[in-house]
Amino acid sequence: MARRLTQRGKDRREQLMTFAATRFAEQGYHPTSVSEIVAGLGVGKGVFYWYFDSKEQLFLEILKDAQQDLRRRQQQAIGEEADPVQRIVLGLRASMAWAEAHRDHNKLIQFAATETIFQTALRRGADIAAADVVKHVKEAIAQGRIRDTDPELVAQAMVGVVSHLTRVFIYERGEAADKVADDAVAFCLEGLSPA
Amino acid sequence: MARRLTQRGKDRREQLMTFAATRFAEQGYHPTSVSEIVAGLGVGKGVFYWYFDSKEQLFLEILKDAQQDLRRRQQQAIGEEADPVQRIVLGLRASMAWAEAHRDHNKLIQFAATETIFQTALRRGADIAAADVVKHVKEAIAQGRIRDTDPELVAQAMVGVVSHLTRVFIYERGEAADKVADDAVAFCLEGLSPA
DNA sequence: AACCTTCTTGACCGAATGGTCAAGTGGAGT
DNA sequence: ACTCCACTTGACCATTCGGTCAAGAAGGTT
Repeated sequence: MARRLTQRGKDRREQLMTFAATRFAEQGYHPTSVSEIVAGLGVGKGVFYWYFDSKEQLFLEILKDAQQDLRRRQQQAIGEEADPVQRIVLGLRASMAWAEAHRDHNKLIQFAATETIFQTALRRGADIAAADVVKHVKEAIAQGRIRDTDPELVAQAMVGVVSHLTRVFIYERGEAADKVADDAVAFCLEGLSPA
Repeated sequence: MARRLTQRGKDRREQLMTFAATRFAEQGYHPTSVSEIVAGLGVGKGVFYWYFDSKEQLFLEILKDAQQDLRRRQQQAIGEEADPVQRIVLGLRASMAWAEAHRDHNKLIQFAATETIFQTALRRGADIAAADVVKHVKEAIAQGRIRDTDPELVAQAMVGVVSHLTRVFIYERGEAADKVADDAVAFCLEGLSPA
């Protein structure tokens, strides 16, 4: 594809991606048809295929944008923080804040994890994100700030905590991301161990 | 539906559910057609609709069985154990062992969490499972064995740890459930805190 | 044997689906 | 005013989907 786009074109493209993302998040990827997307925007079907090769490519595009945006947000939250443990905490809080603000995109990421076609694309982004955390964990271990265990494992464990708590407490029960993030941080730092 | 089934009928039904479960797990619910399921078993389409009202009902049936089986396995692993913390640990290990042995069913549970249509059905089972853990957590807190925090939250956090580590380390990287379970238990009990 | 119920067949249905394309429209540059 | 090309249209296509149903086969009971 890779067309030359005018401003008008860029706007249309973004409009399609935004609208499709909400539909995908609401009713799922497969149940959302291309006809439905273009109808929702009041345009002809050809518009869709002018900007995207296929429905699948559109989804991948949205997914990539979402992952990039999340990572940007995390890095910018961490900023110049020197303490590795604090960097972990900041990244974790940023993830939850992002998930609260971008439900649609976050749901698509969760969905992509269950669909074979999208798993490889998803993993590219997920691996990058995990690598960031692993780096901080290693540094914290080297400084004796945290327990000496497999960095990869605790990094993934934290991802599991964040994503599941987000789903249950923020999405299903409508709790505030800040509050849930506090609890998630406490759990990751101390687990169940008594004070 | 609720037909009277002979042994032959019960076998056929089970055959359909088993085969459909592997297909659903492999390629997803929507991309798997009823025609494909019956073709895979070498039978006519009418056979499917003799045993099930719809594709959706079949999925819900498989889902319900999977959740029941998992719970049974957990309870039987816990047995008569008196120590609440130990009960949590045993349940957690049982979840991972089950997930390793029943990849297909576990994937369907993960998929169901992303599809609006199946979320309510899934939650019925998930709430029951969570309630079990919450009970143990409350008891452990009362005994001063673990930190005094929201029992619901730590229960869900542990679910998040288990399900994500299962996906990444057992499914994607083929590690042994025992080993991963050891690490998951350690993380849940102590978090990142130094020994 | 006849008979009843469980089970099986596969052609068929209407309603989608993702994707194409010849024919246009309209705004910017000259 | 004319040209150019980014954009838009919507009828159309092959294919597939979930689901139905009249017709019969298979097996047990009497």
